[in-house]
Amino acid sequence: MSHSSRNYDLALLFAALADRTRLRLLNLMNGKEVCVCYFVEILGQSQPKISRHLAYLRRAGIVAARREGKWMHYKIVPPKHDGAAHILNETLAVLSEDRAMQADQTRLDKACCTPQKRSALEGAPTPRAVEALACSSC
Amino acid sequence: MSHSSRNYDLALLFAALADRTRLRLLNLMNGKEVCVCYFVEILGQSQPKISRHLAYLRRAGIVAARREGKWMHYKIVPPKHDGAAHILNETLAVLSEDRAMQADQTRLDKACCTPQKRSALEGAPTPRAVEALACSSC
DNA sequence: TCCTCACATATGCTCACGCGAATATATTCT
DNA sequence: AGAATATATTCGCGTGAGCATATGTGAGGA
Repeated sequence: MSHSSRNYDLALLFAALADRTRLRLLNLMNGKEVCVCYFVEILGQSQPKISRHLAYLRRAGIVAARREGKWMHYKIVPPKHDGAAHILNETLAVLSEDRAMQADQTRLDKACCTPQKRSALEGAPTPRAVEALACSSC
Repeated sequence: MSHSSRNYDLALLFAALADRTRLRLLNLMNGKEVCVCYFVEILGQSQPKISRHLAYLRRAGIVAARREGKWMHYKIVPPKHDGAAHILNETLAVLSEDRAMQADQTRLDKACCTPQKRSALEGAPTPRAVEALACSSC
């Protein structure tokens, strides 16, 4: 069972969520473990910018990184705190209703199917499905 | 019925929530419409600071102000967007589990019962219960 | 070993935010 | 009208965030 430490720094969580680029990244990671090169390609933003925001999310404890050879994969990790996990889930749900966010996801799916069509993604590992977030109240 | 405009600037909502003082204010307004002088008294922070954070919440569309003579009353207003309203509700629920937030509420209740014991609250209108936040999914 | 690729971090800039102090505005009372 | 009270806003400062550019690092291949 997930222990729910009674006090949790919600302000820190919200600070991590208070940026459009980071929300787009989280939306793309919804249910998937994604390689950095895909973020760069899909969002059309500079690689250092993407990397900085991913580091921010990592420090906030919202995402985890895994190295696979040259590539780094990021995925969402549910906060220990049940309420925080619930807020994050609801946030992801709201994001997936947003047109721009849906467009991002569509572009990601397209890129996954035909990575060879984009030189930047040659040989890059495709995103991998990941078990859904869990919190006791969902 | 609450219309849920499909796109909503979640980043703006989270920015408003990403501050401990503002979270304490929201927690005190949970279910109540509260006069500014109570915030100043309970949080023990300067009046301009309280006022500035309330203005921030007001600009973010999370709270509404009502004037009654010399006094200003603030209360939470649920966002039109269902998902956002849900996130705000869950946030308030998490806050009310926090020890420090509970202590704030206790101090507010005490101050309401005996306002004459605090010179700063002489004659100030006591907080008034307010209908609970509503969103279609709750 | 050297080079390249994928990614991370440092640097310097600008801007927004939170703060305290001072001041302005609105309302009521005398 | 003038004083007192409750609240809002402005100012100046320090700090942190986001950005672009440049540089560092670790892994894999030649």
